[in-house]
Amino acid sequence: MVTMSDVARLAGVSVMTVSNVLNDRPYVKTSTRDRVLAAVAELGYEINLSARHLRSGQTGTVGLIVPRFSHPYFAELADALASELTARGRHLAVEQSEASREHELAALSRARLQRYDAVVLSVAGLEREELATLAESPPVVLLGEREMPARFDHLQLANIEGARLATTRLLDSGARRVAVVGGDLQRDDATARLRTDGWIAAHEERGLPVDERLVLSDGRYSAEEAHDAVIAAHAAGLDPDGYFAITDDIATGVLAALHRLGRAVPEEIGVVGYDNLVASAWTVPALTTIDAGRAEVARTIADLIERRIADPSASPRHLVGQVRLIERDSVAPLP
Amino acid sequence: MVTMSDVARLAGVSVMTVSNVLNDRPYVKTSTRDRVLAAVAELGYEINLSARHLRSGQTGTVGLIVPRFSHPYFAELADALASELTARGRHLAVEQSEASREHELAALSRARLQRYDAVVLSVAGLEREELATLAESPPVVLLGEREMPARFDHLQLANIEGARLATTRLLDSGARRVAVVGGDLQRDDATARLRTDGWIAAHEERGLPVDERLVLSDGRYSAEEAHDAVIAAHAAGLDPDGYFAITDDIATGVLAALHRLGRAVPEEIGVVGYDNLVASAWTVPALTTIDAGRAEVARTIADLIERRIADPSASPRHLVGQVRLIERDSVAPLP
DNA sequence: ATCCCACCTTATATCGATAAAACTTTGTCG
DNA sequence: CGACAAAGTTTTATCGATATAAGGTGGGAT
Repeated sequence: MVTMSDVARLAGVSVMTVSNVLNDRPYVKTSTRDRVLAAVAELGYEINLSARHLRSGQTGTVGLIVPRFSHPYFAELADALASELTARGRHLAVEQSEASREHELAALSRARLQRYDAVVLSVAGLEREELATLAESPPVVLLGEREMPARFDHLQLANIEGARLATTRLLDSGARRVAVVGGDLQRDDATARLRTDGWIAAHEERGLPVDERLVLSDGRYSAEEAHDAVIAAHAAGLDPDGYFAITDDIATGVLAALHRLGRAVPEEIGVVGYDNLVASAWTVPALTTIDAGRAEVARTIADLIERRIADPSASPRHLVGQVRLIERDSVAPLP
Repeated sequence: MVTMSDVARLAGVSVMTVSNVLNDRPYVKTSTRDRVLAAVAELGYEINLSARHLRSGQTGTVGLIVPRFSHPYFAELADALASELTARGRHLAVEQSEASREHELAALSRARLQRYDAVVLSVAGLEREELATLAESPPVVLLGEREMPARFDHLQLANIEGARLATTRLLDSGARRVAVVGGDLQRDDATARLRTDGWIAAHEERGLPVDERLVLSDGRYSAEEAHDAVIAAHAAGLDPDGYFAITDDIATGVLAALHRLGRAVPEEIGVVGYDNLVASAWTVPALTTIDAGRAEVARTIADLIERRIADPSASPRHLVGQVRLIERDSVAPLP
């Protein structure tokens, strides 16, 4: 491996001068600089980041920890965040936690954190108390629904509001038995629970009764399970006339099931999703859904990171993202 | 920050003994080990990976460089590879190259490579000649369609064969004007070109003529562009009666367009995709597609990595993945 | 001529760990 | 009981870079 001292020898200077050149520090004569750069080019030298990091404490990369790489919501978020960070001269590496406490803890151990200048954690498995005990040596930005310890920067999405919007849209187009697929009435702080709360709120706002049997596919999340739950609901005579799917992913399972049952969307039954994935513009029919402003979320996260790297003692911010309804073709027009 | 020497002091041993305990090396008395572990626990010590890496050259993590996080094919591949590596005691970090030469080169620079024990590169932008000049300090496994320098381990997918399978299925169900969406007749070594070659091969095998006007959406890849190309093809009177979409992603755009045109799938027009994404089971109708055995691909990559880490001088392997047709509902049954 | 200062360069110590070898203790066996 | 191997522990040197402070220039002011 070519090291700085090889470069220094070839250029006839000290390693420190090489370091000064490569880090654009002042007080290096132009002729010296040129000689060093020539030596760098000739030897094909590239810096050893571990050594630099050991000494300087800067890695230049930000870590993002998501439950699953293959969940399109997180994939699209990662994509957006990578663009934002690149624009700011940083770089993103993504890791997967498999939504488990253990993996999240492992990823957040100081050891792993050291690879990164900052870490963005999409909280899925960890409890608040466990988060509270974490070291915060590198800045950590949390992303998630739950209550989080106040000392972290935290970006929360407006889950209840989004779910309320989605459900209201279905009710206003005439649906009276709106199921919530992927809903959950048990857990306290999960995304599923909050979106279910929004579903309830919409009913209350319109003065309509809530039928808890319409909470389908408790606490589970895949398109497949959603598909099966819809088939089962119709078989059981529950006869929903509208579906609020708590994610777009789940909505694809719902659409597939309704297609299989021969129920026309949106004429007979309306469907609204949540996330506004890129793919949701190309479902059949195109999915009406809730958008949480991915690009803006990414920008906000990047800003939080910059701010905290610049001033580690800045007081933590707790932000809430905006949501809006994207109208497409899976719900009948308003009367 | 707590360092090894803090632990050593508290446990009343040398740092080397602490290192020995933490790395499970033999010849440490049980009582000593316990004392060290107690000190570790008491101080909340965690190892500094940069220091370890600087000295030992092992990071424990493998890097995967993909064109885009949000492309579901790569997301699912990352997911599968992460599982394989976890099972082998390693850990995966994913980076995005945006399919550009520059980003791929940057990601592959020795500096970045040093973060990883091995790197898996899904080649999109780099040319063969550029690859040839790369340092290979950490093992690099290439993933892609093109010809690759022989010195790298390389996993190639059977693109031509898969495309032939897909097209043949459409022809055998009676289609005579099968369009290839996302096809490409120009570039030499792109995925799109190889899959188009397979489309041609299927026609030749069945003794049917090829109409080059049925190559739609040249060299572009999004569902949106595919959607527009299908609409345009019908407007232009090209009247395809079958569609081979070179990715499942593109197939969703095709299905959406046909739905909008009011053409029944599969009764009037058949559609076959490529990739067998998880989501493709839930399109309307469910997509018939080509499976490239993601789990097996991931296992093969992981094996290549292990093998090369164990023996850096092992002779490089060039493997070709297997493909098979997954029958679902987007093509009419065979007559 | 002397001093000062800005500009440029280098010597030294250090970041936190591990490899290799040296050293000490314990155990076994004739 | 002494020799010698095995087990257990420590010493020393080092990975490749950067922070800090000290060491040289050369030119202008006094």
